[in-house]
Amino acid sequence: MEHAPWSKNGHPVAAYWNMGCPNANAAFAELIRVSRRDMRARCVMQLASERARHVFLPFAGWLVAAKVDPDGARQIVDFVLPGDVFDPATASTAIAAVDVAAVDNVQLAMIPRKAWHGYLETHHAAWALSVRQTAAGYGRMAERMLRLGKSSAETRIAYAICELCLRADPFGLVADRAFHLPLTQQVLGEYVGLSSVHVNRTIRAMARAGVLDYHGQLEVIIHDLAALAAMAQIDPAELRAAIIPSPG
Amino acid sequence: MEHAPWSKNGHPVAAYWNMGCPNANAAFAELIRVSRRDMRARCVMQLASERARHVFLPFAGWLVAAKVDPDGARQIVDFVLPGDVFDPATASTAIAAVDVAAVDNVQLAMIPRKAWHGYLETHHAAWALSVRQTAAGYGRMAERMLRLGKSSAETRIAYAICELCLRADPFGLVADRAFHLPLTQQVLGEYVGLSSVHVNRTIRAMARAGVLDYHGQLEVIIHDLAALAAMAQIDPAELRAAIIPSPG
DNA sequence: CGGCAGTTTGATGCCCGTCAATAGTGGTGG
DNA sequence: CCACCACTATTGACGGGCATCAAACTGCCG
Repeated sequence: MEHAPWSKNGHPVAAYWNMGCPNANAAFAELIRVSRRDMRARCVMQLASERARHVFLPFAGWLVAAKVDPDGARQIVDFVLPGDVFDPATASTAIAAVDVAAVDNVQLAMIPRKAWHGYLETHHAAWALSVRQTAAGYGRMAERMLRLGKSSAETRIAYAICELCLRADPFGLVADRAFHLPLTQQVLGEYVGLSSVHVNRTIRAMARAGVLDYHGQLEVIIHDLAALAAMAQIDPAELRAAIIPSPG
Repeated sequence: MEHAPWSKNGHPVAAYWNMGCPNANAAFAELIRVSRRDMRARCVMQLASERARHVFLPFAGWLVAAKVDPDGARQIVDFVLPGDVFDPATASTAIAAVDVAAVDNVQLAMIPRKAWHGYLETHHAAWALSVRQTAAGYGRMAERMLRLGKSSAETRIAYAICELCLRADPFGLVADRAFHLPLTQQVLGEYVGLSSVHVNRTIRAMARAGVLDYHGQLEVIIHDLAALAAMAQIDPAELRAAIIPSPG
């Protein structure tokens, strides 16, 4: 089988996005092909409160949706992972709600919003995908707000690790498996609302307690999944159902 | 003009939701008429992680979307106000991400999700409304997460007041106008992630500083809008564009 | 080797949660 | 009308968790 120009390592885009309709898939592949880009780590692709021009579909590497407050502190609102579809638009749909930037080196499609919405209107089958993606994003934010509001640093970090391992790895959240999260402790802190110093203390304590191991820029191995889930106040299977868009 | 059975005080539902298409409006009015309900304050209509059966459209009174953590503390994820359309579904679309409950006495339509999605498929014009509502909800949650993560109690509360006054009052965020927010300080605390005691201290300090007045269950009058906006770290016009669904 | 970005650890202080007690406020029944 | 109750608001005292400042330590790359 020949590799399409928008495939990577023999891993075609179709493995991430499937509309369940040949016509829709073909038109989608063409959209992707035309708007394919490469971005280096830290590259900013969209600024909040500027005109929202694109919908973002990464297929290698992570993006962040973030906001910066007047003091310069950054709060990460959500990560955008390969297979996601992210539209940064707000209520007045021309304006972006958040900054969008690359976490590490990223390969993605930046589809102009007009073209994307035209595609959705033409290809009814793609609506289901869009709706699932939106619902998954909402579920993630609801879970995360619960922890941002009232939980301890330990709960927030345990939850973030569970969420990101679930999303990053098709095998799900299992023990004794290495997960790679392309994050510094600083970035993880911006996600969970903690200083990088306190992220370090907390994750270090978890490692000393034997719950997990990590090294470098967050190569994580979970040893005691039950303990981690308890800290995060989740049930792995239930969380998966709530935040991972179902392929169906 | 005769009042339709689903109108209230001569204030027809059409003032809240307009699909911009007579057919779609007529079918919508019928949906509303059939699924109209009254609910008393504190009544719970949906539990998180149970099957999501309805889409909620209040036209008098407020709803909350909330989650309860294992210790019994409640985090309010969003308020649902008259004119909103709220679908509590998650990524596996049959399950609800959040509890839905009435804040005060509420008149609303609870449309079965199947009927609602059938309606959206039949009446293309209504998609735009649905998309705007979703985008507005996303914008609100992004703004709120920014404050939940890193901001002081003063900023969180000032922001919550700005957001809710904007959403609750068609005249927008203006000085020396009385806004009624049907919330106790306890509930406001569950929204911004603070204890009711600290909500009291903070809002009291704001009143003493002459920024606003309030009494009873949050009848608020803003005296110094500029100071309040500075505390909330917002620009009123910009915030409005980000979180209020545009009528167009 | 030096430089830089990230990690690790210690010391200090403040914001906000918790506990506790008092004072309103509205609703209900006598 | 008043007594009584539940609920909410208000204020004080105290303690802990996390931010902040600062200083080594690590690993990586040129």
